[in-house]
Amino acid sequence: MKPLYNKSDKQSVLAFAKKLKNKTLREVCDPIILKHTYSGKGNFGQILEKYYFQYEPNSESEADFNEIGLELKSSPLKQLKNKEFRSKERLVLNIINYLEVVNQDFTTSSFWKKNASILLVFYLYNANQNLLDYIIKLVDEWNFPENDLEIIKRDWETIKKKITDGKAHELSEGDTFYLGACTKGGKGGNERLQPNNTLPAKQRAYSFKQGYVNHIIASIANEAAGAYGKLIKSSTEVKKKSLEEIVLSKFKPYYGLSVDQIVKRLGIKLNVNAKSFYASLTKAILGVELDKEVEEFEKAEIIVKTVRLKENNLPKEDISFPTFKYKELIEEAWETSEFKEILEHKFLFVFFQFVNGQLIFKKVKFWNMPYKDILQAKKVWVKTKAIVSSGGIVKKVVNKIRYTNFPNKRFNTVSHVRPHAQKANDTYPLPTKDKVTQLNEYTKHCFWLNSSYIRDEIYLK
DNA sequence: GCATGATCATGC
DNA sequence: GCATGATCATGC
Repeated sequence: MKPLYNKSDKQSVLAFAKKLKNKTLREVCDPIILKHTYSGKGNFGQILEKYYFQYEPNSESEADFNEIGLELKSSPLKQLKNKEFRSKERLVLNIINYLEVVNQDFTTSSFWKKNASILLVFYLYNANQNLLDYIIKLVDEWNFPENDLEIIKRDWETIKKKITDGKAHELSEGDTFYLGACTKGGKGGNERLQPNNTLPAKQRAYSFKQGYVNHIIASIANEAAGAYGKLIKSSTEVKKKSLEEIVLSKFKPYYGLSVDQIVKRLGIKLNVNAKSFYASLTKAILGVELDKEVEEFEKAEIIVKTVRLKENNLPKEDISFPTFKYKELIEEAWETSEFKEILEHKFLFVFFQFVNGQLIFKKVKFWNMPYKDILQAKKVWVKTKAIVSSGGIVKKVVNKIRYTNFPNKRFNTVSHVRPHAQKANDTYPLPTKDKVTQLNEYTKHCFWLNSSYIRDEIYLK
């Protein structure tokens, strides 16, 4: 067979790869593959390697096109109503070898050896289509921008340190900013040995957070970068300081000031009563224009939460998350549940406190939920799922008020379940009719973080 | 003064 | 119309 491309010539590989644009696997591959049935995750990539690039899929520690140091990765896209592309999920890279990583440094790491340069193939996912018919939309080589690489290096060091400390089983995507350690493989819980601890740890792989992949996509698709404001202005800054330190240094000059004083000092006009006031204030302090998103926060999928504390340090309110759909909740497994996914994000808490009736800016804090507390939150989730599954939501009805069996604040120190709806009749359908009320739909509820937990484990720590 | 159920207000 | 952050109302 005639050679399709020269695998030791990067330009040749890239040119051949780019022929994939706006094509499907069915169109570009030998018809013999149509005789096979392919399903499940990962097969798109395997078919691409085997039948388009015509080499055997491997799990080598070297890059796929190792002569030119190029790793091939394919990943699904979704399309927004405005036609822009977004990543359907995180981009999963090579598996972390816990036993080996402790002896590596970044430049000799398996992560860097394999992924320093990536040939990305993004296809448009469609749940109703055979994967052979997904349309390939974006194809390009990806090399890390200098400033991103500094953050990724620090992320890698964070992951390595946790493994070195014998805490591989406690790894969380919330530990890091752009580069995550996501679980990979096996519903039965693929586990591996870890150094410095006899406990096995779930298998994990390096991955780019979905938010980071979105920026890769925007960059490849040449979408206007205007909607984002950069926090990091110079590469010398990010070489000296972590993203965390850079953010803290911007906020610190305002600690102890009242909201009015901050607004005055910033020289901006903000409507104190507007719903977006705190988000705007945060952006103004960070030096990002109000109509733009903070690029680094989007890439790291940082969830910003503003908390107003009472004089006794207790937050005025608990913290809510998006409502859950009862029918979806009961189909979920904890490991891949929406709630766990949220809790494994990196958070930025912005604390204000009422002092003599005035709102004073106290501090900001980066935080992600410790492993032991994730286990506590799991108990709340498990109980909630069981209650919904059994049709046992309502405990009793008194004066038309429905009291529920959902886990309350006494049940758990971390989290509880409460309504989060516009009205009691703002509902989601139930999978099982409620035994007490015979209702087949119920007021929207969500998981909340307890205010006392915010105080003790986030604000005071 | 808090826990819990209920709901408001804004913005997209 | 709904998601989200914010807040209220009642009872103990």
